[in-house]
Amino acid sequence: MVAPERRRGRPPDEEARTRRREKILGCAARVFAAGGYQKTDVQAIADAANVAKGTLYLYFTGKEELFLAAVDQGMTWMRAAVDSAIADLRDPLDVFERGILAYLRFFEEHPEQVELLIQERAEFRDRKQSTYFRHREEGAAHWHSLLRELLASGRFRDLPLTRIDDVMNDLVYGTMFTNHFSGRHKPIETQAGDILDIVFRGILSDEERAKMKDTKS
Amino acid sequence: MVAPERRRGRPPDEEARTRRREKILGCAARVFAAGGYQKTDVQAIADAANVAKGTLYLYFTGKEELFLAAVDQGMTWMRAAVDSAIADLRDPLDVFERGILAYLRFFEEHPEQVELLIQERAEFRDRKQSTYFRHREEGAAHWHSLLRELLASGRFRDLPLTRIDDVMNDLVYGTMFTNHFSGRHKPIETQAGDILDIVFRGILSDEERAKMKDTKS
Amino acid sequence: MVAPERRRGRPPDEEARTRRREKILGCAARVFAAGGYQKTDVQAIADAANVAKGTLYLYFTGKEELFLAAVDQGMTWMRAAVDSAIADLRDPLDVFERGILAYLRFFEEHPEQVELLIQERAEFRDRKQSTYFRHREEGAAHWHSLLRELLASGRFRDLPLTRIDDVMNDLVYGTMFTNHFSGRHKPIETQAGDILDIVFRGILSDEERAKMKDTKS
Amino acid sequence: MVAPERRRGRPPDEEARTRRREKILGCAARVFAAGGYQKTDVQAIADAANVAKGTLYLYFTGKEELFLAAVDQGMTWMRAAVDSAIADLRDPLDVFERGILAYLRFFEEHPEQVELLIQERAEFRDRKQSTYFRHREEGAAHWHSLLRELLASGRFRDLPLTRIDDVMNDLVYGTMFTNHFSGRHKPIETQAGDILDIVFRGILSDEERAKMKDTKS
DNA sequence: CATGAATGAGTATTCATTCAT
DNA sequence: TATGAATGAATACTCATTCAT
Repeated sequence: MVAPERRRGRPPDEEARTRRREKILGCAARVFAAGGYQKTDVQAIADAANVAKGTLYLYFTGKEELFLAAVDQGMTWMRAAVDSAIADLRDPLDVFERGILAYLRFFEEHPEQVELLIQERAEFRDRKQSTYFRHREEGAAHWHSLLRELLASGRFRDLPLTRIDDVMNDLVYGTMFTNHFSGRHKPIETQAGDILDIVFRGILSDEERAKMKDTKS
Repeated sequence: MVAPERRRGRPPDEEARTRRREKILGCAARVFAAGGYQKTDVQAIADAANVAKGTLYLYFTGKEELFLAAVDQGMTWMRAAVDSAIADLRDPLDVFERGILAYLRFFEEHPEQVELLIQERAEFRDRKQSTYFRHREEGAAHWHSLLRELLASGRFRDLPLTRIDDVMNDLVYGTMFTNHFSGRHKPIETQAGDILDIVFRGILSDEERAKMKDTKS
Repeated sequence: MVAPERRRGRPPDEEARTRRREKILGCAARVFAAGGYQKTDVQAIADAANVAKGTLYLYFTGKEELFLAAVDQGMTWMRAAVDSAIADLRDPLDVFERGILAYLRFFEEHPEQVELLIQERAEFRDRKQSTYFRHREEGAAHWHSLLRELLASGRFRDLPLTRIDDVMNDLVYGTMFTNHFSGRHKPIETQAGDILDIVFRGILSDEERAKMKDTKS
Repeated sequence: MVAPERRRGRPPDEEARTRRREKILGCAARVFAAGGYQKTDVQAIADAANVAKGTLYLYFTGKEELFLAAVDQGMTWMRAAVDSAIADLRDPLDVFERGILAYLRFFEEHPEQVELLIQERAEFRDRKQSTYFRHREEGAAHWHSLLRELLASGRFRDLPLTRIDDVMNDLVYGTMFTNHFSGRHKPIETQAGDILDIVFRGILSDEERAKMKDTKS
């Protein structure tokens, strides 16, 4: 018995399909970010990707899936960027600092991803969970164990983990949005430095701080 | 005795007009927040306000103006809520704390205003400045003089004013969005307390803090 | 028993009402002619007549009646203009000539009436008879007796009355429309002269005319 | 042997496209004529042509272009009808006579084209030149050389060309409109005969004609 | 698989008419 | 009677999706 000849004649070329899919997603991200979800014609994405409109429907079920896939891809890239920035660091405090820097840098360099996040919230508010928060949850374990380590080793003062978690997350989230929405262009390193200075050391003077210590937290 | 200068026809009732305008705006805010700008049918707003569709166009030039007026009204309310919460406080640190609390409380109690902010950004991204940041700028003077007072009196350690300004603004902005988008429902007082604890005193342990002090700020 | 006092207190002032009605009609004619029936807002007519929109409905049942009344008024004026032009003429041939001249002159001086005629046909094509043809019919008796006189007295050659009637009517109708639609501005006297020259004497040369006479008319 | 250059996807069929375009135009002419430009719903045209509303917009930019193209097509047909009627005639006087007959016959047989002419004037009065007069100008050269020939050969008496031109044009134009607007249904041949009888030989009796000859034309 | 012509549901805005004052 | 605020019916055009080739 002979191996099926089809195999020889035509390789499935799954790879080409994947490449095309990613190309479409990249174009979609750009076009959606430039025009907004509603105002963007599917045709405009097809044009940008240099394929026919019908072809898009061979790769995605519709405009919605196309959009959501683009957002998801962006968030995946973001996490990869952060992971890669902290990959070879040893000191947990360095990881903490460089992670924040990498997060802000990614959105600074990919403003279209910020647009996609906002668009997603505006147009698909009814979905259980937004892509951003889903990815945040998926990455939460690493982040929590980092915080736990910093707490356990006594480098952070004794605070509930969720307090640090919430405040830090809200702060970088708000920073990213404000950067984008208000057109602020402070250098990323300065910005990360400002954040860490305040979050690490607080804004109270030593005197005021001492007074407050007596009180119960 | 002089005959009252009765004008011909139906007398215009300025007050009634204003009341009706505000009623329409309130309904518009609710309906837009519930359905999103694009998906909201103008008819739905008319129904909610119990007026005919054509009447809306006697008060607003169109859907867009109606929406933007609703956003603006919301931000005006927000500032009024914060101002009123701090009106009779003496200690600047109290003002600082209660201001943050009032801000968070307003958006907690008026989630539709958060929706409007996000909708505005998504649909009218090309406008010079979003309503939120315009109002933030209008209120900046008060806020800055508060910070200056706290710095001058030595209750805050010696930091650049904009560092505190930026970080605090970004933090409450991110907190508000996260509350709304992720469905987090921490009690507002706890939340404000968590924020202030970290922002006031920092997260580093005393030991780590001492180490860092030697370094450059 | 006393006569009702109301009579004394307020004269019915039918005259004022009529004057106002005519003023409105005049304005309506101008505004309709300028903008076309469909594109003309009732409000624009009210503005032009300096009355409130609602007032129009006290004088006319609606936009349609207002328009048709304006057309009718115009045709009434036209007939009066022609009648007045021929009033004191004795020679029937003079009446014939001056009647045509007066007709063309009226529409030259009142181009808005031409517009109203065309608008009426375009928008109310389903009405039994257009205002123009109704007025033409109403004036037909005079016109026919004029033609009959000219035929009977041997000043016109022996032709069926309707042949002259139709051709003359069609000719001046077509002339009026062409003047207006193509922007032709030949002096009215020249134009009437050209028409009469051809209609009175024909365009064939004497030779060709003679040949044709032998044939059957 | 070379593989036929099969193009990807559905091949464009230029011929089918043209056929469909003309079908749509024909339906549009009928529906517009029946209902008037303003009152005609674009959907009604789509229904009549048995295509979807959106398809109309693949062939025409909008309702206006659709209408104007229908008018233009009609006038093109009219000129073709007249040209074809006189194509093989030798005697210029025959051409003159048969041309007028063909003109009247066309509009008798295509009353919807008369409607379109009137609709165009009513709704698009601001356009530089109406379709009718544009086509008339395009055909003027032939017509003028015909008149010149008849004048030069002495078959018409010595008249200015424009006098004949204007009067004949106005006459047939007025005849066409009157036929349509007043519902007159004289047989076309009779009608053309009546026109030619009067225009050729005039209406004056020989006696009156002689008197007038003494006068200056 | 790829194409793009065809489809038809969906919507902001205008404006003739009404009617409370 | 005069007014003009309120009403709501009416309508061209777009664009996501399908499917014949």
